[in-house]
Amino acid sequence: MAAATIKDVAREAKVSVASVSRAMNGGSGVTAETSLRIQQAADRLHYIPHAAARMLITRRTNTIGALLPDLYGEFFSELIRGIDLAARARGLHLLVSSSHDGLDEAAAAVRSMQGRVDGLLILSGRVDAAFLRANLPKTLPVVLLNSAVKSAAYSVLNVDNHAGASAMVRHLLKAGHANVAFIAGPEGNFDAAQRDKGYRAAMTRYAPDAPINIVPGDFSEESGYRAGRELLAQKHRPDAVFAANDMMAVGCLTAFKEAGLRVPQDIALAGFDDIPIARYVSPTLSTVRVRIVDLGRHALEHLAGLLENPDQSPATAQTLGCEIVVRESCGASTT
Amino acid sequence: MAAATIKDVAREAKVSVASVSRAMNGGSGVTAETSLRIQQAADRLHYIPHAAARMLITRRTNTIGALLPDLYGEFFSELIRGIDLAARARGLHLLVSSSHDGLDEAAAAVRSMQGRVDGLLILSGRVDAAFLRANLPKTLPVVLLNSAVKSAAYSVLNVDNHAGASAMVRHLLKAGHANVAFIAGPEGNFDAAQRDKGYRAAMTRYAPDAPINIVPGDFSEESGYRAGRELLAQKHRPDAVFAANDMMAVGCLTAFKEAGLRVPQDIALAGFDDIPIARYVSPTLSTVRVRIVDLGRHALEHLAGLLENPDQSPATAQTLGCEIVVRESCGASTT
DNA sequence: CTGAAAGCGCTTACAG
DNA sequence: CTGAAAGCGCTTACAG
Repeated sequence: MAAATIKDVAREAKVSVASVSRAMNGGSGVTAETSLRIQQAADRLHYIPHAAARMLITRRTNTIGALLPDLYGEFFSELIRGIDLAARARGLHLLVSSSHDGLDEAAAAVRSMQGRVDGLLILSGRVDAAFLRANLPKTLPVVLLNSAVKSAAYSVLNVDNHAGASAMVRHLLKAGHANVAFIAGPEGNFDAAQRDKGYRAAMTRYAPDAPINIVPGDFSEESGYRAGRELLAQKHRPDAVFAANDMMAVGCLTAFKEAGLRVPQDIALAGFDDIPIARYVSPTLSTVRVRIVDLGRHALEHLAGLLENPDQSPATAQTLGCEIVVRESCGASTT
Repeated sequence: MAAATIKDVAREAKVSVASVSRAMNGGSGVTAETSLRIQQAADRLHYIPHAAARMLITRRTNTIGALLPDLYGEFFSELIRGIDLAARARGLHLLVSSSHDGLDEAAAAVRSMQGRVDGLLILSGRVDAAFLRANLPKTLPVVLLNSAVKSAAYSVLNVDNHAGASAMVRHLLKAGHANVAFIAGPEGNFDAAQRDKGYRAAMTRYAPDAPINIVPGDFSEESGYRAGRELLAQKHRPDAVFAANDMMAVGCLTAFKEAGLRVPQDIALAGFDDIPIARYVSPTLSTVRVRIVDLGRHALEHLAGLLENPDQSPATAQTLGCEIVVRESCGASTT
């Protein structure tokens, strides 16, 4: 037995397919009685409208696509959760294409989503305005997450890395650590660059006499370890170290422990991201938390707004705040 | 300018739409020259076949749906990665609906996917055969992940929790810990039940004289802590403790430390899952690892097989192995 | 090899 | 309120 179609329901309820269609879509334009009879017939036949037929005629898929890079565990799942919850609340489906690391892969993914989605959510450090122009019809609503793209044509939703980093540096300074060093993230990474700027801005503003002290890193634990050793080898050891992400902070912590230093008594430490591990290292790691679920949720809601109001020009870049999480490693309680 | 349709391409290439269709689908039934002319016309017009129209006529969506519960970070992202990679390799799209905790929610999600997917991947501790019969057409291929369902009608792919737990218990016994206690997971949880059985089986087989010693837990860190205290209060303290998951092992470790016990010298400890935190607690936690990416990949590939060969009766339950990860906490090196 | 035509399952003006 | 009919963009027998 093949699935029932609108024709079957029409026959069963002894009405035209037009009436069935109306009844199934809210019932306006049909009497309550007719509608009820149709509903019952539909139930009897286990009728479910064919999605593709509907998409074809309405030009609406009720689906949004999410294009994501090869993301690390926690971040990925939180982001999807936020997007998924918001999508479900609005009756939208979610087509996911993740684990992309190359631009070509991303282009293929975006093209293959063509016609299957009403809008697109894109998180990618490498996608720029040129890529979007080349691979997407300008009619497709797009929301960019954590992107450096600055174009009136695309909506952008960013995490306020700058403010988060700045706030943490300020916190460290206020806790009495005069010299705060920074372990940078990978070059070309948008988040890393903004955290770097936040560090510099806070130092310039709140500790104009202290040196800007930046050592390189690449977001890996290993690079944090190397950075830690490098910092310890400096003539004037910093009082506090702010790593551009938690994994580097964890690596750095290992280096400090190996050198026999006590954290935070001898040297303070802070990271960025608030990954689960931050709570389990000892001392527990102070860090900056991003509400990733909210990031996903906001992104989807902004996109949904674009779908409902296509004429509305995309909002200028929006920003989502971070919050400082004070634990043991930054030595705030010792002041 | 609306998107180009097959008609536009036909006109541009001066052929019928039938020929365009053939050319776009591999080109069999058209001369190479005609095909080339059509391709060029299509490129000029930036033609992309309308997905919905194609679905409607071919009855194929080239999409698979994934229904997932409210999963914890790492597991979720790894699973999706495995599914996504395998799907992309086969040119399949991935429609995700996650974060379900109720059966009603799951039912609604599954129904709304109807007609949008060619097959379904379902991970859920609560979905049973009755649910599937009630909410899915029996023609839709389904692969169940980590499920207790035993029905010839559905394919099932499980993690070999039993073998993994059993192997860890055996390892602890071989390392010289005569009395191994077990911290159980939540009642009704499929993984937890299998790990429990694995513990019992290994004890019965390899340490028939030692007592089966099980204390309750619910997979939370907090419950692990309580279990740890409970174990310490026993008349005969166990030599080793095997927790049904890592989070409980971490909680248990805290209880041991508070009591002034050294792990593994005074008491050994092991968990299950190999979450990232396992590497960062001290001592580092021995555990059982599940290759989650492989779980996702295998599931998708099995489902894809079902799609290509619908007549083939679903394979009987398959199982994916685990591996023991020996770190400091189980005291294996001290034997 | 190529094309005209039917049809996939729906929605929506257009009449009545 | 209700129905007949056109049409969304494609694929695929069926002829030629």
